[in-house]
Amino acid sequence: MEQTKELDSSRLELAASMLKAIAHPMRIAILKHLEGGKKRTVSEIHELLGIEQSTTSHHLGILRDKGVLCSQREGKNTFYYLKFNILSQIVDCLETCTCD
Amino acid sequence: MEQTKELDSSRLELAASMLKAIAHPMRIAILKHLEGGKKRTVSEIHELLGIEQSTTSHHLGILRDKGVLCSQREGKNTFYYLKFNILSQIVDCLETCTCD
DNA sequence: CTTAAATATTTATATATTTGCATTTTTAAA
DNA sequence: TTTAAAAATGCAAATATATAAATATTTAAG
Repeated sequence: MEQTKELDSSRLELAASMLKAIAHPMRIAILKHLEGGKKRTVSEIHELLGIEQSTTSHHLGILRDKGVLCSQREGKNTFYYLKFNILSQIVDCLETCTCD
Repeated sequence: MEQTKELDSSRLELAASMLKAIAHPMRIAILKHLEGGKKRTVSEIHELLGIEQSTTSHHLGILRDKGVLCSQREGKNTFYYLKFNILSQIVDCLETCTCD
């Protein structure tokens, strides 16, 4: 019995929760800064986006909890990065679909 | 001044609202049934998914209002279909990322 | 052991979403 | 013009989400 390629009920739930995590302007912007396997700290993203530190941490936490990002602590810093590089496709697709 | 390929603030809002529309188990399932340019009526989707007619219409309305689907009425039926076929990429990507 | 930088968590309020049921509207056919 | 099928809308209760401010935790350096 191999892994199905279809989206059954529980996989639909998981897929929706991942997508819901991404579906926020700030969090899409975060993903933009993590394309190509880049790893960034909370502070870097906090400065790049110009939003509160706690808000930044909160958004990153959501993305990690829902399986979109991974994190790895190094000293005082925590680096975040895409769990699946293929997720950039979603941002790319949105760029195409919001051209007009 | 040509159309930028980047996601500025208002395009981020638009992208997020499209993605939020998709980010629901039932609505992902709906998109699955519209891949490849297929057109389906409210009733067909209502039967395929086994959910209430009004709930089906509601979900389809959200997807249309947010620019994910288009609709076209033909007699008593309203056919819904993907506004951009490329949107299937998002569903495909989710299938890949929820394999494990 | 103290301090300060970097993250993370808690809390509270405001806002938004989901769902089914009932109702209404639209359209074709009798 | 009455009827029935198909679709859309209004409503209300339960649930979920966003945000910022305040607080807490973790870690390296002094």
